[in-house]
Amino acid sequence: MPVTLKDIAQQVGKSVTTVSRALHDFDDVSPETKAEVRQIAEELGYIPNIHAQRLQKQRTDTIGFIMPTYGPRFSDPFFSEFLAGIGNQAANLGFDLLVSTRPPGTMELKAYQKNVSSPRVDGFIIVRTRQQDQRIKFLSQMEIPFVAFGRMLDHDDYAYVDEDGGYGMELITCHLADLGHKRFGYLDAPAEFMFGHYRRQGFLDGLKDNKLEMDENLMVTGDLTQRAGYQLGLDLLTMEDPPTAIVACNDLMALGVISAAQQLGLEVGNDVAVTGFDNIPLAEHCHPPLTTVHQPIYQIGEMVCEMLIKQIRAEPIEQEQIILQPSLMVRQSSIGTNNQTKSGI
Amino acid sequence: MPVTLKDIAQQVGKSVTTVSRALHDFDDVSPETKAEVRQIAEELGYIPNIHAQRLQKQRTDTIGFIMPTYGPRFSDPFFSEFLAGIGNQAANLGFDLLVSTRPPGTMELKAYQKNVSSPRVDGFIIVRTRQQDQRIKFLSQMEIPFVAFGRMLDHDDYAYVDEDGGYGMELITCHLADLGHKRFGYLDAPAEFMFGHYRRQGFLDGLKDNKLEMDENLMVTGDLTQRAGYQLGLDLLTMEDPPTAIVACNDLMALGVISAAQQLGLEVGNDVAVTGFDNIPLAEHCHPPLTTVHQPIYQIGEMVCEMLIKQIRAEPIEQEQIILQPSLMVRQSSIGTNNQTKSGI
DNA sequence: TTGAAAGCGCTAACAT
DNA sequence: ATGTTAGCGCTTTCAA
Repeated sequence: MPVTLKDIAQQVGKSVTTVSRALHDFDDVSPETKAEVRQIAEELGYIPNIHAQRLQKQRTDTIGFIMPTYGPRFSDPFFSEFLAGIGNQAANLGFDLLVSTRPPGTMELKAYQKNVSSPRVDGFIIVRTRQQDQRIKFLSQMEIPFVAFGRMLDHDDYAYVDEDGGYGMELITCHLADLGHKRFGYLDAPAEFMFGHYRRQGFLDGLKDNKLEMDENLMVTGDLTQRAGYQLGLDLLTMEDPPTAIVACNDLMALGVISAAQQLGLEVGNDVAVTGFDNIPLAEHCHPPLTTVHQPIYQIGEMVCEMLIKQIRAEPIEQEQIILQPSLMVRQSSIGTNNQTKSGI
Repeated sequence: MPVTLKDIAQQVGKSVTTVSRALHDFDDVSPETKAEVRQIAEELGYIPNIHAQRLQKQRTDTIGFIMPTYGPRFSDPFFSEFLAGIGNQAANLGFDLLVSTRPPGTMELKAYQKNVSSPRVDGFIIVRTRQQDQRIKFLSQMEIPFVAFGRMLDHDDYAYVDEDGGYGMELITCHLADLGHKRFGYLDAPAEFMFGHYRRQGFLDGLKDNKLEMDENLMVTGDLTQRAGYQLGLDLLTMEDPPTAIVACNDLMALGVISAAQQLGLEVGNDVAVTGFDNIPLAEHCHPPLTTVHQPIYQIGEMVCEMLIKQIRAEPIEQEQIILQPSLMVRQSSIGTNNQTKSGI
């Protein structure tokens, strides 16, 4: 049987009201009463009933995160790290985290609606913004608090954090151009993802900066998995006039390309350059280590969470829209080895 | 302003009670009333207040999942897939999923306590069982519903799903012994993890099956990351009498070992055999593809979630303790290539 | 400094 | 077939 305010009130010989105020440290309660109430509450192991509190306060102190999932084999290192970021920050700030999983579409939107109307959550964190993002349209229109990881093209009056993927990709492209590459392959993301759009644009801008042309046949699209990267890598590298550098819009696909190249007997970094984007932990310790752009996912999770909670609490926010400047991580997958390691141990 | 039963009652001209019963399809409400109530509820967009319901029903219809996280760079593919499994199943069965993140320890235990006392959740899903698992002790003792992914040695009267990691590792070891390997390296998990214990035991059993000895110097421990695998792989392979086969207790470390071997100019599969455990999606499309044991994480997530909800609902359960038989995935990292690919495209 | 009373929105026991 | 009443545990006026 859970301990209630009533139980404490009986023990102390005061009213429920007084006990409630004592526990909240109101200043119209005598110090003696406060001390006694606190002591008894402690002894009894009192924990407030959260539903009674929420029903009364009309607030949930909970944020919602609806993970867009596709098939069952859903293993994206992005999500665990991001989740750790928002989870830790939410705990710091005294919020709960309610997680749902839905494939993008109608049911997903319904989940947003239901979670806020019930009301299970006070606001949402959105990830992987999409073209014509229904989630953002809906939440904006209903004036429901939310913060997104990612921008949109046609809509800019909402809170977000994003990395400047265009700039990051420009860095990569210029890096490869500096190495003398002229013929590029590009592994694009499905068109719906905004991050793919910015990264692709940055890549094309990078080419333009260097007065290079893109062969449209070398621009291919994959579902962001290593499997897709592997397949597309094979496709590109077995063309009659293959690219000398392959730029993937994320690390997972880049790793697939590396496998494909090695499968074909090519030495990545020397025979063909491969680059990724995200700097997932795997990127550093694969072989060869992957040249990529760092994206601080954990920190972005923390930032987004904090911004959302401030928004919910109607606290002032320094900056509602944050674009992080990325940094390039140059590793052997683009610059190759100087053959020291090749020559032997 | 959210729509309440009262609003509907006013519109329909009936009492709140009747409306409630109509919406719950009780048979002591006239069909006409039901129809009218439903229609108005629909029009008004009525969604029940979850806190009022939960306060009244003394149930939360929510399950808790407290992710054990360590440092910030927490990127374990295990968690996103597992989360998708429990998330989807919970949604199917009408339950919410409350996620917290805590490093193992006292605060973690407090989180269990608080979440169930508030009461935010009806029960928990536990992952990565540990030696002397405080979580399991606590929940068992308090008779709080929970289901674990993983067994324990000293405690067996709780519900769990686990894969027979010992058997899986025996399969791997025998496979390698069949290939003629006699000198093995082993990358162990930190001692606290039960899964590491079973897998190590299976490995040693496998050696015994084949009348092989283990050189204790080749038994090393890592933190399950690719980085650790890389470092330990370098250590093992640069010994004066290095192992010819390296068995890692998880895929991530095995991938690190592969990188280390390649860094040293060795051809994995031919010069040295490397194996993993888990069959994460990466295992199939790395180079060379990784020999490993499949672990159906998504399905385990579903199973564990369903078992927990049955337990909460006090429904009969077919089997309270499930051990899955694993299957071996033989790939090139152990058997090598027939040099067709090496010879050219 | 404290308490009585009302109410958050819902369900359920008990009338009628 | 429907309504009245009470109560889940808490917070918050308003009085005393």
